[in-house]
Amino acid sequence: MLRPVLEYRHPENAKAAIALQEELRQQISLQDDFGDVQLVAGVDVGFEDQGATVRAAVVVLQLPGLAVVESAIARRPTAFPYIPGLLSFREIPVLLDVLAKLKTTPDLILCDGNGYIHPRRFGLACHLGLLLDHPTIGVAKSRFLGEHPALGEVAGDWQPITHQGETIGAIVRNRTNVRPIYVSSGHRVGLASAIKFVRQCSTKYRLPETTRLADRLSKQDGVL
DNA sequence: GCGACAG
DNA sequence: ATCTTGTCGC
Repeated sequence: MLRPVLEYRHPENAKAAIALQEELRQQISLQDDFGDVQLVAGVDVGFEDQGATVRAAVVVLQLPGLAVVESAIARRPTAFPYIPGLLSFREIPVLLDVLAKLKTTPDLILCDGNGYIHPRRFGLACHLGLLLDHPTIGVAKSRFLGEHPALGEVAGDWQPITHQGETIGAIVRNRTNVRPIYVSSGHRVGLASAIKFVRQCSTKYRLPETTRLADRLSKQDGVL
């Protein structure tokens, strides 16, 4: 069971959303602050009815081994448009719904989207982690912000991503000769640990098993 | 003004 | 994110 310690506040418009991000970002911790990690959750969000419905899926895996412990799905009406930089206001509500359905309490959550890799350093993973006061990591499938040195081609290769003079995350090659993923801190997990956990949750695919299975669960409506 | 732009 | 089949490549 995972419940928010901070109530989710829904902004009326983009301007209010940005102001809220500026306020909440002050409370994010980029330091490791967790105990033994034995249960890792992966969450993913998708849409139905031409975008009118938001759907979230969560899969909890054991560490080590990545055995599936449990999973859940939730749906609700979409209440915020997609605006780059304001993604969390579109996905957080249904993510809180689905996480509340868990009977176990994962020690760490891997999100489908960025955390600290964000114009105001408050991406989806940061927002979710702060509301739950739980360790979170952001894992994005495509580039959003920042620059980085050339990346090697071997699985495990990575390079820091910087933006306005600050290291905000890392581009990680999770599989040899396959497109990289973008990893960043959400809340209570430092970048080095974030990369370590993402690698620990990965096997033979581009994405870590957590997000990969959550994505499959979401698209196949409950079938793993 | 122009181009970029997580999901 | 979603609309969509076969096809090139390891």
